[in-house]
Amino acid sequence: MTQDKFIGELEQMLLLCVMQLKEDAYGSQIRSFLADKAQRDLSIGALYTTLERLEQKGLLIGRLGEATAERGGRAKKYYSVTGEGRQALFRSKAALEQLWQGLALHQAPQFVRGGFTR
Amino acid sequence: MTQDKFIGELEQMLLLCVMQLKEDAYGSQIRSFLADKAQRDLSIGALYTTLERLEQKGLLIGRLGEATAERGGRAKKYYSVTGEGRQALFRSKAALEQLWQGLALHQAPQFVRGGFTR
DNA sequence: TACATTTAATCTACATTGTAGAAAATATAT
DNA sequence: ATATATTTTCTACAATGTAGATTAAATGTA
Repeated sequence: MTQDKFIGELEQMLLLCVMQLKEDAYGSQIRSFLADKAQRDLSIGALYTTLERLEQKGLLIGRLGEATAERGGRAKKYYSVTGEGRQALFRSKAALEQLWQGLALHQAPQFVRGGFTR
Repeated sequence: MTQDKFIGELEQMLLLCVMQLKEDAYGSQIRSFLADKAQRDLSIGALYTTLERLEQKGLLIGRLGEATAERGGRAKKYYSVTGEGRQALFRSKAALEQLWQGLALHQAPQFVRGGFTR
């Protein structure tokens, strides 16, 4: 029953985007960041739905921006990753790295100890 | 519409397990390998269902083992990753790596240029 | 031959995650 | 008031994740 619980691929990515964007993590920024860095283009709906779920699971926390912004439109909702979110992220990363172990011969050369290898 | 198409987290993992197990990639082996390396325990059903889907998508190819094995029980079904499967795997890896870029301060020290840093 | 035993895969069903398009909410500008 | 701009929420459905029970197929044994 997959005891601890893994998060989905997109969830991981959104969590990472939020982390990277720091003080500027809200809807459209997150969406562009993801498209830009990972070539993954989401619809608005897909984006917010996932963000919402991450919040409900406690991996993300959102707060509304100040109502009086010098521009038209609705208030932005800024997100930040919770400690639990960070943990989930690291767990996923570690698991994947374990599985890649030894297979990564085809990537950029890496420094090992004493020199570089492929 | 996420143009190219990403594969799921578990799908990635199973693809990796098959790659690692080489000539010995079949059901129970894959299952143990995954549990062992990634601490992810799947039910038999969950495992085969996903394997089957990967095969249908052409990311994995399966062939039945010789009927006459010196043991009881049904024939094993051996899997191997297709070129398309490998590609999908690399794409996912690259995307995730891009998103992690710069955040990995908390992992093992890395060689940068001129020395090691955290 | 019939039946138990062993090993492994398939079936069936449902929960969670991924995805999109349209609608609603809110603020500013005219 | 009404148009316009900006961003989030709603509604629905497809794909992926997950489990438990069942079936298949081979060997061992009475």
